Amino acid sequence: METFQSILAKKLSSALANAGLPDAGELTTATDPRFGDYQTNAALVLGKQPTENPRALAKKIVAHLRVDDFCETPVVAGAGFINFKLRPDAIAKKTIEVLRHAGLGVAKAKPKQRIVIDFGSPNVAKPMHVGHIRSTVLGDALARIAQFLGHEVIRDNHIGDWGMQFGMVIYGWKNLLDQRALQRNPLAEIVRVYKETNERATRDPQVREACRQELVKLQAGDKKNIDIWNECVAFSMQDFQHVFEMLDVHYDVQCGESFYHDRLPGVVERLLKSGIAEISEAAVVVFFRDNPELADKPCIIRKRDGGFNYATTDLATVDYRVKELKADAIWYVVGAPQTLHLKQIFEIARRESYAADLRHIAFGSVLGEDRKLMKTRSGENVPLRDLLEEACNRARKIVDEKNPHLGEDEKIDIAQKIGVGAVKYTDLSQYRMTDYIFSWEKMLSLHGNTAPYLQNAYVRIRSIFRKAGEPAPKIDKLILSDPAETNIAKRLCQFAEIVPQILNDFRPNILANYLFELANSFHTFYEACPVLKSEEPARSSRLVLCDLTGRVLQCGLDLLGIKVPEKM
RNA sequence: GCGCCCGUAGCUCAGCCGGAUAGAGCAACGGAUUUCUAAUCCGUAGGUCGGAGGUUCGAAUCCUCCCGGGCGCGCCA
Repeated sequence: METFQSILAKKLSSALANAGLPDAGELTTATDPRFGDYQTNAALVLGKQPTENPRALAKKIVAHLRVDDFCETPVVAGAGFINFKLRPDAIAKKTIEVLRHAGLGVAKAKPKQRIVIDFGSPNVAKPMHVGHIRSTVLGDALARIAQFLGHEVIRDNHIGDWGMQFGMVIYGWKNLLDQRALQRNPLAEIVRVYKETNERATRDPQVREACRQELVKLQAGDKKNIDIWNECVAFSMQDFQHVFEMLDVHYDVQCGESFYHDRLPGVVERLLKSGIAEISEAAVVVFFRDNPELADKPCIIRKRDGGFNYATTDLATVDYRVKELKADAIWYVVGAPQTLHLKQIFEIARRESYAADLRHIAFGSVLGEDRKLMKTRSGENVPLRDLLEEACNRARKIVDEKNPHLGEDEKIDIAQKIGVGAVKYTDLSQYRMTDYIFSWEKMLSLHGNTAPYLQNAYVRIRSIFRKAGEPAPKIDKLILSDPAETNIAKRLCQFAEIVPQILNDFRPNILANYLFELANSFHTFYEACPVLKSEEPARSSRLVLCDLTGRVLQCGLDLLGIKVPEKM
């Protein structure tokens, strides 16, 4: 489906061509409602090489614009902007078009890509904690959005189930394990054992050496160590699964670090053979001498002791995803501190001539009220499970307060949707690179740009239809008599303009902002325009507006991985 | 030392591939409720966009330098 913006952009291009001018400038939404609905700076851009002044150019362009079937006559304003104002009948017509379009007006992306998204990726023998929240929530939202736009998405949970830490885990398992504690809470006991071993190892070189030996045995396929490793992975997966269920996050494949274990020697061999890697100080290293940014930052792919590290695994991962999974693009939803590491990986991949589009989707940290990395009072990472449970408990208290007569099952369901939604929305409504301060009070607030506010708009809509006792009527024509109606109809048409933009720079926050504005417009409409009490044909028209608003809210929130309750 | 990210209202944040008088929310203040869920709406007030230069018709946005905060920089992941 064409949006107003895409139609106007085409009309502008042909007007420029007909006026004998090169294609230039942008067609954007108006910066201020006073200027209308859309604007272009084409004349200003063309006026840079001043043979004519921008205002005169703008007039010339306007003379060639044929937009009177859906716009008022374009106006030249300011230094040479051309402003467009939509005609109400065109808005009404377009809204009906959106209503009948399966994707709510959103066009499929071209070309369609197969995209592997690497996100979440918790480590075995460690519970998921706040540090995983951004990657998981952001990655899942981007996966949903890409899929909605028609891409083929493979969600890959690249779990950390191999590597150095297992030497310690196995040493601890063999020497420090409390069987009863293991039965009570397996993961907690594994974590305890790991931590204690880690402490001992830092003090005592003999313990460190013993851990290294355990690791060597594991990597050599020692039966006993493999069994222990398998058990640890299984226990950890239980914890991950629980958290993923709570978050409603589901993966298509789970190829963790261990999956690539036996491919690592091949990676090193290949890179040595091609001359991309070389031996330096007994390690195998890739240098980037011709790249100023990386010139003094070499990348080790095989350690002096013959062991491999995470760079090696990541290179094997690229190879697998491109060759076996046939990925056109790989998105790494990984925190900002790993920027350098991924730059190195991408650069090596480029030298190996992988064609896939590799993107690092970086993000900032979650901070506590003290502006430092969020920790528990005792200085530990906050387990994600606890955090989500607290979100639901807090939401539950508010539900009890506001709507005590609801049934128990219903309350549990609502509290889940509000609590988890609040946590996700906080993350997604902010620009990903910004560090944000975690605040229960703000995220669960009933006011302002929060998930509950958006959910409430949806609930109000559902309530209208419950009361009406009928679905939205089928009509061919909307009546937009009140400014609040026109406003919301325009917003509904914008959904299709917003969604594709998200992937330009991986910013779901622009969708969150849009949904907030939509909910805001709806609340204004709701106050100004009675629906059920109004006379026909306004009543049917308003019901349709409500219905479409509800569907856009639901769809938009679903793209963010947030659910909507029917009541709250 | 080198590199990356961030600095916008009292607070939390948008806006950043250059565009018109820099926007929201919270908190503050003033209004609206015989209701379709007030978990709401309407309004007022609040700014040297960290600082200084530069490019441009035009800079929060691009470039340089400085200040402040965070994070990384061969054998952890």
